[in-house]
Amino acid sequence: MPVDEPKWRRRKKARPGEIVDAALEVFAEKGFAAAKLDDIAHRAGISKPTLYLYFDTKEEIFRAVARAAVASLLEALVSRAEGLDAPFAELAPQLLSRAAKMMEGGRVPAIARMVIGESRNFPDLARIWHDDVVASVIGIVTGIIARAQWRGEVTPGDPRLHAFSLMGPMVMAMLFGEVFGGVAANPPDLPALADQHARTALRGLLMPMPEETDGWRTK
Amino acid sequence: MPVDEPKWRRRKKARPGEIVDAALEVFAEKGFAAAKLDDIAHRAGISKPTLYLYFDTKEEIFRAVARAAVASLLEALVSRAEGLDAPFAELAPQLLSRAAKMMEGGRVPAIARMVIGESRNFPDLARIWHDDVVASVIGIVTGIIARAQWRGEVTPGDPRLHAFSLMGPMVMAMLFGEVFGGVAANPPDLPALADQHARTALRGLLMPMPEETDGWRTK
Amino acid sequence: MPVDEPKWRRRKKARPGEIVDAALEVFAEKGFAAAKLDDIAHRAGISKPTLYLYFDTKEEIFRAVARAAVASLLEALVSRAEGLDAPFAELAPQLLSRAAKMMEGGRVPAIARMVIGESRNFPDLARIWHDDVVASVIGIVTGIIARAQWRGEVTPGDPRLHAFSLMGPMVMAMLFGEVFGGVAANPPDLPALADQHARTALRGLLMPMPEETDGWRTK
Amino acid sequence: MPVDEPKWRRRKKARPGEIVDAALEVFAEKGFAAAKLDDIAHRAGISKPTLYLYFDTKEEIFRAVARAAVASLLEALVSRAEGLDAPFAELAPQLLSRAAKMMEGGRVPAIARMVIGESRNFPDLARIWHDDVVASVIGIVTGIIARAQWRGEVTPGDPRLHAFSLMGPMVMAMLFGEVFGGVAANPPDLPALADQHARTALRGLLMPMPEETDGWRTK
DNA sequence: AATGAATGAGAATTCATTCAT
DNA sequence: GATGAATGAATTCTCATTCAT
Repeated sequence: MPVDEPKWRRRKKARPGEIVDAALEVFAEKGFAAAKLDDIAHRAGISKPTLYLYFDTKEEIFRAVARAAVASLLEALVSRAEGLDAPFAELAPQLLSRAAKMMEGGRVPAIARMVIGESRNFPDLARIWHDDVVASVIGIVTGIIARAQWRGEVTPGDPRLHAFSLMGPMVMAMLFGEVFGGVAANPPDLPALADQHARTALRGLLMPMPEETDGWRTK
Repeated sequence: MPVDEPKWRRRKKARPGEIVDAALEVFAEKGFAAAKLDDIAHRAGISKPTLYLYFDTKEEIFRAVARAAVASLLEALVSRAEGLDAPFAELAPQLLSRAAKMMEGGRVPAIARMVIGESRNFPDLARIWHDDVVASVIGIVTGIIARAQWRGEVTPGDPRLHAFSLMGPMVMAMLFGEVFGGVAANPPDLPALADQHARTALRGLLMPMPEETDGWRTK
Repeated sequence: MPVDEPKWRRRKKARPGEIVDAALEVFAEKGFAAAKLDDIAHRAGISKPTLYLYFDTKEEIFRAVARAAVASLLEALVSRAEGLDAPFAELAPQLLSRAAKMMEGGRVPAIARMVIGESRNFPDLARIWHDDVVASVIGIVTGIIARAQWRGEVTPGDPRLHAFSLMGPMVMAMLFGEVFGGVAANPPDLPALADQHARTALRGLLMPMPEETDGWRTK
Repeated sequence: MPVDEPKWRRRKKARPGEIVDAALEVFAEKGFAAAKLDDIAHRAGISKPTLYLYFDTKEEIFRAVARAAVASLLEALVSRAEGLDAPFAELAPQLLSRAAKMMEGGRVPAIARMVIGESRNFPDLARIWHDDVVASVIGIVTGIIARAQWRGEVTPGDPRLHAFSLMGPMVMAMLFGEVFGGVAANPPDLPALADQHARTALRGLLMPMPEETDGWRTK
């Protein structure tokens, strides 16, 4: 028997990640209950019992998936967190454009669908998602808006509701694409929406300053 | 207990509706796969085999539920369809306020969650929902906006994307409440959002009056 | 309410027979276990619960069917029982030809299949069929042969085994037709077999009489 | 209990056969519909779900059973296929005696009963049985007879009907034993019938020698 | 570490049988 | 007498989970 078996022994450490990746695909596609461990194991290139070397139950795999998705989203979001005190008229279009990029193509829409679909069956995960991702993102945007209001750039009003005004259209369009992408003639184009909505929202949110011609205008 | 209440027979006509009601609860709560016929039957006050007097399979029950939900939503929406040519500045707040009412409390959020969660497993239902409800609503709003643009009331831009700008925040907030209502400290208040967003959106969407300075425009 | 309702009240007496007829069809087609009371009731033109006005259980219906089939077969056989002491060379062809007629087209083959198929599940019915029909018929034929042997017409040998030699080919051909009729290119023609086998069997069974030229010959 | 008997694992190869054996017992005893998978699994010494590792549905098990029975019968028959051009007077008794041996005791009668009982519910299996076993056997015997007629050994007449004359009594007796063996006082003795019927049939089928008087001919 | 083989617990579905009218 | 409506008791089939190697 050879002393070192580099081929598969080396993967030991990578396995959980591969499993979680495979499981994310399946859970996102089928939902928790309809997902089959057979399927997950197959996509991960391992046998079903091997799953149990890394996870105790199907639920545990699902939790790991949900947590990993949180982590990957957070990671993606963290880099966006800089420069949050630029003028709102600069920041908002950037935010929307970055959101459009995140919401397009990758795993984000499927994860969102999964979270929405399973939230009732996994309230603890709903909490994690809320606390770590959704509330966090909404909080950041709300903070940006609040500071812009403080600087007199943004109209009065509940900054949190303003955050919904800003992000809601992107969220709605992302879900529309994810849910009806296969059957709709023309799913909305996220970058185009980001662009047009940025202009609309800025007009709606920026403080009108009749007397000052263009005090805080970007250009 | 009233005497002339033929406790159980002659329910034939009422039963399907009761079953669909009960099933909606369960499906909305658990999703299709995790819903148990036992549970549905129990909530409908009947035995499991009795379900099969009215529906052939679990899937058929789910389809009936989904279709019934379409019907009930359509019915609710139809009455909103009048007066669509009032000035946009009047119409938009009304629309948002009505949307807030529909999206609050009743079945709509749960149905939305169910549709989102099961769309991948039931593509035909996704189509029905898209064609009969979602595309229809978006189409109506898009039409309103397009006509308002024609009348010079609303700024240029793709009217369909404008429709997302208008409705998206309500949709996002509704889903937030449905998904995280149990775990979030402060789920957004839909009427308040409708009110504030109406003002924001109008400012963003309405054509600037000639006498008003356009100081708050980005470019 | 009218005093006399001739239409259906009159059928009260006929009902059991109609049910048994319908049930025979279904049981012969599907076997006991696969036969559905729904199907039987439907073919009898009544509702399922009505069956229970006349029979207590599905098994009871089956027993009634099996007994009725015995009765109808016995009735058909009884008329053949005359003239059993004609010369064997006359009697045998008649018997075979009559058997061919009975085994063709009517219910006999299906009943035979049903009895064979269900004999293990209903040993008591197997007994009835054996005692009342099969053993009886074999007994009659055996008796005919034994008497013919006594008269010196038929070769020695166990007359019961001779009876199998005489009837077996007809039975085999009947079952072949019933079982493989739908898939066989050329199911055997029963009258033709009766004719040809009669001649063969007579040559085989009749006593060779070298010294007497044609003592007991028919012609 | 032997030590080196790996009690359960590595049965993969043997299992299907064991299952089919167990299933044959149950199906032959109860028929398809009345057979319970529980029962089959129990007799095979495994649990019910394990059946599904090897077969997809109950029907599939039944088909496997039916096909395996075909195979085993064919195998048994193949060895009989030699020496088919011996004089008919030698061949016929051998055939009948071998048939008697096959039809006694073993699985053949039960299989025959199963095939007869389920032929209507499984027409495709009826076809397989007809094509691969029954028509084949009848064809072989018909061929033997036809060649013997060609050689002038056997009387004229449709050789296929002659085949029924030859085999029918054995078939009838086999089925009698299988169906009424438990309730009949004296089920027919197959070897005795083979012996006696061989002599009778030969007398009936062989061409009369020129020097022999043909006194026993009917016409 | 990995897995082929096996199964317990449970799900949907069927059907003979029984009510209440 | 007749039946539409309802169900208890099974039965097939699925799948997460566990052995034994």
